[in-house]
Amino acid sequence: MSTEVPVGRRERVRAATVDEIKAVALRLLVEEGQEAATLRAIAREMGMTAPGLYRYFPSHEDLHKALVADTYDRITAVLAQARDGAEAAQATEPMLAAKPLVVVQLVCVAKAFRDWAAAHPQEFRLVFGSPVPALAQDAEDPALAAGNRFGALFTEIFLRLWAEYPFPVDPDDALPEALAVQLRDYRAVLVELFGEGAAALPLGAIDVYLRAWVQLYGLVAMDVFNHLHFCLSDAGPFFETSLAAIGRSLGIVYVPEK
Amino acid sequence: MSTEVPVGRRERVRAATVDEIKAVALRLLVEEGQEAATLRAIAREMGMTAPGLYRYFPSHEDLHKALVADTYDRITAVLAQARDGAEAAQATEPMLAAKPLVVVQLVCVAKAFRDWAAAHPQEFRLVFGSPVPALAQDAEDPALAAGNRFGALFTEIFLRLWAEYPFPVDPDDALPEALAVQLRDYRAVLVELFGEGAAALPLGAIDVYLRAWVQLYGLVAMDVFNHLHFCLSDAGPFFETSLAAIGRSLGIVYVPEK
DNA sequence: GCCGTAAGCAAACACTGTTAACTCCTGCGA
DNA sequence: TCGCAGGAGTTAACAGTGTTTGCTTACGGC
Repeated sequence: MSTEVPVGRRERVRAATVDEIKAVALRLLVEEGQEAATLRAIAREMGMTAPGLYRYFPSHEDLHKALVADTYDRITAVLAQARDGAEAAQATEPMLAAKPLVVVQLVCVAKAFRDWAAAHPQEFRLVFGSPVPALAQDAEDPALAAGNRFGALFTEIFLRLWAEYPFPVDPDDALPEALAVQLRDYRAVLVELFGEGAAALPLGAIDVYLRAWVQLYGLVAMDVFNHLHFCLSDAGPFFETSLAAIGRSLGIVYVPEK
Repeated sequence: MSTEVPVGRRERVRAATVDEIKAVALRLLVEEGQEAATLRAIAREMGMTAPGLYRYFPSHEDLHKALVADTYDRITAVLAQARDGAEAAQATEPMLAAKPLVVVQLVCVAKAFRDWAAAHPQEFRLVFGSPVPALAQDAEDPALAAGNRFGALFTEIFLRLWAEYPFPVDPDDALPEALAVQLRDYRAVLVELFGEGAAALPLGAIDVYLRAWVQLYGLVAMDVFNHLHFCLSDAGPFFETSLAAIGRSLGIVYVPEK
């Protein structure tokens, strides 16, 4: 089952080159902007020529997708770290001391997400910006898979939150039927991913959860994309009150520090 | 005060050409995608050559900005129409019949925004996609001005909603001070734009209003950018329950049809 | 030690935005 | 009505883009 990694040095240096290409491309993208990461610039930086890169990536777009996947994984790792550092945060911030661990984890991850986005706007654009794989539901698209892993990190915490501290939601039949069928399908996916525990989720809870995610995304995206500049010079404090509002919708009491 | 429009036919045909360029560029952008709207393609479509376009736009980017501004204005017009058709909607949809006019207007405009975005994804990307003017707070940037007019349409309705049906909010001093100062500045802008009536707005109301806008944006953007496809095949019904949630935060009772 | 294969390169193609120099036509002022 | 300035539009060219083709070279596995 384990993927055989026999490999003579041939494919070892090859893998190293692939990594270098991605590293250089990412650096250019971050430091000089999206459109500066041209094949010739990357190659030049590496002391080679553009067509050589085609030995490693079939097209510029594929390289781009690889960067997206990698970035997804990097941010997922950052968020996982924030989640696992929740206890430590509890010790530091008095605000969080009295709260259940899973609540603290959710808050820490949400904050880490915003902090990462604020610190890495170019990479946030790369991953969450307009150009979406669209109909590329290839399933084997590594960027899509990485995106799913990213989402799963949030979902896993939410499922634990619900298991430990369920909040009141409307009954299933209060939802529009057209939405209910979609949420049932998605719940089946969750069962697939997280086990039978998810089967007991009320559809209303999923509805609320998705809305929380939409709010978090909207908040961070508008900040990074400067769409809040018309009213706020620094979205940080506004993120705090918004986090409190999102928490409220999930039955969490979170009071931002003043 | 009225801008003198003397103009011999010289500048009349010039204006017509400018309009044609923008129309062709927009059509290409909508039908063939963002990157198909190249100068040569536009010129070819018009029976001329690319350098000729430089008589009308100093660069491709300026043409792009002009399209953004025009699109802002177009969508603003659509939303204004939806707002002004609120009474008619009240007569049609029983759900809205009993509600105050200003509430119906808000619902109609929000729905019209989503509908427009769903029907014009390319144009939505053009305006709300990642590439933001950034630090281009030129003030005389027509795209920025158009964006402000767009936002003002929402804000005007909100101000009337607040005047007629204020909802309970936290007192000003419950907000983090770092946020309060920004909201005070923004309130001053609102007073500038909408008159002294806005001066009485509690900061908490602005906080809630901004969050409602962030939610609406996040919802529509994630839909258009396909970021909801991992859980929803059609975001329409989810938009309804989200609209209800947003309304609730504004003290509005809106029950989506089942 | 050979040899096949992978790596990398130079040249070229079809594009892109943009500039310079030129021609032509036309609407305006006298 | 005429002459002409200036605007409109052209061709040619430059520097850049992603990508393909054919070639050489060097090295790792047999």
